[in-house]
Amino acid sequence: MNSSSPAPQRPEADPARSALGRKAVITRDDLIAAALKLVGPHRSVSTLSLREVAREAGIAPNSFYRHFRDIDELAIALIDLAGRSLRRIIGEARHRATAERSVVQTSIEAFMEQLNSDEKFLHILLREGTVGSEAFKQAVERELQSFEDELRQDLIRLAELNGTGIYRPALVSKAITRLVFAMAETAMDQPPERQAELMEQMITMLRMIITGTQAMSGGQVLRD
Amino acid sequence: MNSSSPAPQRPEADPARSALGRKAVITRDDLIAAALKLVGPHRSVSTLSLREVAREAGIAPNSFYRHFRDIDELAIALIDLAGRSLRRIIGEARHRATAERSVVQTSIEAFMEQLNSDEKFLHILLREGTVGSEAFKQAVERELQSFEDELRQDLIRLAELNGTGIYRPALVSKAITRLVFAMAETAMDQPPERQAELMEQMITMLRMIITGTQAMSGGQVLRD
DNA sequence: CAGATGTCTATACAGTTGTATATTATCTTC
DNA sequence: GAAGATAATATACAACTGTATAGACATCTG
Repeated sequence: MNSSSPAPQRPEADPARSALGRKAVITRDDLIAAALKLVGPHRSVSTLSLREVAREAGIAPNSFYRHFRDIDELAIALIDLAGRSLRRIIGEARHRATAERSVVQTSIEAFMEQLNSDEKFLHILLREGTVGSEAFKQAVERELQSFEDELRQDLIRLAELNGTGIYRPALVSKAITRLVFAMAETAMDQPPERQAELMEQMITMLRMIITGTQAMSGGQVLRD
Repeated sequence: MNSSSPAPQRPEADPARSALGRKAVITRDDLIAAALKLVGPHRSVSTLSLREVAREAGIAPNSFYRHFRDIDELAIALIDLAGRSLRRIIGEARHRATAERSVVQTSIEAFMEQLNSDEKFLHILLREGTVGSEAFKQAVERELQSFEDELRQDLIRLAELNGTGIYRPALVSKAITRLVFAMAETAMDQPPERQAELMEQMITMLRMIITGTQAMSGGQVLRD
């Protein structure tokens, strides 16, 4: 539910607690880090086993339960973390936008950069949307919605600024978001030159959508 | 490699063989059918276990090896089957297109119909693209490419027929295909009324793309 | 210094998995 | 019908999984 909030659900995991008993030698975040080390281009979060994560973190399997109810709870924490990190990265890229290099352009560049980054946040979001429990998919869907919201606001702002019309901006941002994620999905396992080609294709696709929505707007900014 | 060809890779699985020995009481297709029964909205092919499929088919675990080298070989056969079936369905829908109901429209209708069908072919294709081995992803990618090819030919044909321009039809068909698959992915677990809404959104998105490519074409049919 | 409290580990168990080996059953051909 | 080939089975094993239980250790409160 509110697992995207950084507030700890389990009171004993609160670092500000330190009321009684032994100090935790390992933290929730250590387990998340261990899980992050295990996921990769060929390993999805949903296939992680509790014992495996515990092994990577260097603790006994049962110690895992001190920090998470089960492996799914860790997985959702991972997805939320990935979403937050990625949104921060894109948000920073957005601010670097200029007249020559549009918001869409800089965002996509930042997005594709993450594909080859050591951080595996993007991989996580791209993978776990399709597979795994309902909770996983909802967690990923939440993140996608956030991306869409932020993009929609930008699109409206830009349309008003430049005097271009826009038709159903919510749909435009949804189409762009889904398309970018879908393309990134096929790009993530490709060699760099193929990735560059896919990125060029992607930008042209987005130009088609933008051109389309402007043509359909009749010059007006039509909020949904 | 060529597992999409219906020719049996294992000579002893050839039904035209019948040279010697005991007749097979179970066939390759029976195992595929058993696997199909197990996959569903919440179960992906990549998580099927050999024993599970054997249990469903009513045979001993080891008998599985008579028909497939391992579970991955079955999975790829499943993906190929799903792709072929789906392309056949869409192909039939294409032929039902009229002046009022365009190729795109009828294809999408057929596509969404499959979402709620008992056949799980679409589910398979939607899921296995992201997760699983490299071979899985390539198998799904092959199917997507086929969809794109067929759509591209249609788009060019229609553009010439209607005298509308089209810009980079290969990209248009790619964008449409990926977008439709991505939207279907989020639609597949939704209630019918939400699905109808998503379908309406999808059609508008595609109209934007089409409008965009026509506006960018300068009235010409620009093959890639 | 107790004693309480919370963290971690060790051991164990039942379930699952893939697969190696050996055996049985049934079919075809001579 | 006998011989041979092949499909299917039964049994077994090691590896792995999640988790229950109990005890060891460290830290804080009184």
